[in-house]
Amino acid sequence: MDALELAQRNREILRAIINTFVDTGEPVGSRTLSKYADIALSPATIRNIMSDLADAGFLTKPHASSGRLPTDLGYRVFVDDLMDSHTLTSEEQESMRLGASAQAAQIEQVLAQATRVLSELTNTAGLVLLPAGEQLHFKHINFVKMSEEKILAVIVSMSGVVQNRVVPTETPMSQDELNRISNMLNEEFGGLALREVRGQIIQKMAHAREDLDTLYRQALELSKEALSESEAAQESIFVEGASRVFSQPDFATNAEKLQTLYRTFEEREKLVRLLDKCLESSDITILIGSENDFEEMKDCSVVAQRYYMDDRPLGSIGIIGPKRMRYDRAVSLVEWTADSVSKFLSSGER
Amino acid sequence: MDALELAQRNREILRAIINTFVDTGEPVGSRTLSKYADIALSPATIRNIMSDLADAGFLTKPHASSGRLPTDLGYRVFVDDLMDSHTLTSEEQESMRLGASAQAAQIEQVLAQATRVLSELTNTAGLVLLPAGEQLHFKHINFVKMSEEKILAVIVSMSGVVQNRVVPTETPMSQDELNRISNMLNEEFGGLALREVRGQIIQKMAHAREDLDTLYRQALELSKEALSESEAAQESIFVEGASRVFSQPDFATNAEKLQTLYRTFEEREKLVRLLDKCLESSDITILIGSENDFEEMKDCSVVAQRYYMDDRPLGSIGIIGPKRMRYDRAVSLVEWTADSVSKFLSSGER
DNA sequence: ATTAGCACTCCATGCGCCGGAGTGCCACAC
DNA sequence: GTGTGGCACTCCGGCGCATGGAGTGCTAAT
Repeated sequence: MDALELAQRNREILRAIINTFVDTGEPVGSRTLSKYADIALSPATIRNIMSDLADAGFLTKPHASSGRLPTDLGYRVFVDDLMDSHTLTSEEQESMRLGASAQAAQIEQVLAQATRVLSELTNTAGLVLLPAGEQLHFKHINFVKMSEEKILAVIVSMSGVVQNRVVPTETPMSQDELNRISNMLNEEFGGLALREVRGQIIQKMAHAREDLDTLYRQALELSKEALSESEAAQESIFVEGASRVFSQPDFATNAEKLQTLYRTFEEREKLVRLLDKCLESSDITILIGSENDFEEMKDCSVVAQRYYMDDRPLGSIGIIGPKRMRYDRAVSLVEWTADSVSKFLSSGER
Repeated sequence: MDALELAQRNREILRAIINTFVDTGEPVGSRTLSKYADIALSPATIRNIMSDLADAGFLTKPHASSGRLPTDLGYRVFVDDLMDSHTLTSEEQESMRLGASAQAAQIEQVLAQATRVLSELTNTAGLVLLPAGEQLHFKHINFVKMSEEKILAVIVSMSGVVQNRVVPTETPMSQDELNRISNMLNEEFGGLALREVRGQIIQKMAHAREDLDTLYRQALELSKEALSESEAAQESIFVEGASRVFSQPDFATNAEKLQTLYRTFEEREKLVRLLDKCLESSDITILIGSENDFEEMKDCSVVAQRYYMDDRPLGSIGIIGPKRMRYDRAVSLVEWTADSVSKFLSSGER
């Protein structure tokens, strides 16, 4: 007979504890809680329940004679079962309207703006994982001659992501030839996933004999270089408003912790991995404390959701903040944002 | 009879104080200093001199009975007159060799790498101001059709900076027409400063009558949009290793200060203005403490230097760290880096 | 099963004390 | 008069200690 299964009342208490703790940031004691409106129990009773909840692993206390606060597990049942769903206020909705203005023409700018607003409204750091690698589908490639030995490849994906890459070459080509090459490639590969394009190119090059058109061979060579995977994953994340996390009182006391946390934020790679994980599920992902795999972020939680373009998941967008956060609000805001972004990307507006 | 003018000895003392303070981070007392190798004076004498230097405004003490530490003015005379010039060790030189590898093909990557190394070696934050606006000279423009209403403009400058911008258009054009347009523009404007190009376009559009070729008119229209100034200044700075500044013991104690400082680093705009200032002088620029105009950074110093391409200044590169830093080393490293970058950009390698 | 009461624990705060590091000044020596 | 030794004084920071508040756990009573 599980403490939770059985007693609806215990669940109420746990919820109340978490709510007040999220509010105040102080460990909450039995007396404090008995004064809490909805609870008509004496401190002593509450103490007993608290003790049970602690035994079950949902609560701890920082030291022997202090109030209780939720463990990661406690937060987990809270978000899974106990949380009321937050409905966005009209102001919140208003400030999240995506500016469909001219400068939002590029997908990066749409995402950056969405993240910024998300960060402001939740007072946490906003994150967005840009479409990359797997998610990208070939639309155009274009070559610009920079010098005799260097060619700039501009790769445009269906989703509107633009990548630049400089490719060295031995055989000088005129801009005209380059244009012909890009026409060739665009016709041949339009709409395929970048990975497939890469695969096909390699195949074709293997089969290629002397009898092939030199220009065509050069096209393959050039595009192979341009599409090389190596740097594809680089810098594919935006972080906005990280300072908000650091100014949370939860970290304000501890300069040490603050520093390691800051260092983690600077290493974008970990954040990428975090958001990558959120890409796996179509549901909103909530990682509480040590549920993420990084020791340095065990006091942080992540709330993230995929965004789509025409039903194809492109990347994920979310927030990272202290474990003690308004999960209900965070969830609604992230969901709403991901939804807006998806709609924006999928609509003809783009 | 100025305290400094007259007494060579006083200068020695000031230098010694600053050197030891930079080393230890502790306010330095007379006794400590008398044990310092080069100084054959009794603590009492040193005290007198210290007192003079304090009166002259070069030293302060955090409280009445503590050792002295340099004021901003103290640091200023130090860097101007007292500092030995640091010669780079061969290891330092080695690690600063710019990788002329393939991935350094784009100017951004060269600069990013240089900044990263600079940050590592000085244990401060590395900054680089990318060429923008005024500094850029037109080389190519290229248009890629993204949809019926959207055209991607790719602007390549002489220095190798590539800018993407999406331009909306009412009159649909084929990729072929776009290619013709870019050829036209490239011939007409190659080598001019972007600002001049903008100017000329506006002029030509004003003079343009019906008698002009429609394609040509469209070309002007399109390029005017693509070159519009509005967003030119955005995101034109890289910051690398900011966490190093925060982990300096100078800030470790004070979580409050750390946060405001962190927030300042997130507002890139202030950093841009800082580096912009360094662009004005051809000499290396050193801003000590409140010599920069930002209250939040009064405990930081900036060391920065312009970099060039073919004798034309493009941007600046430097570091920002705690006021208590090894200025000699910082200066040599920044100078060396700026120099390497300039050489790299100016050489045929690019 | 719930509650009141009580003893106990632990933390945070404030206070007084002391030792160390350093100054400022004075008097003395060269 | 320039440099030095000596001395009193100041200030900071750490330590020990007492105190009060918040909260628990247990027991006994309802």
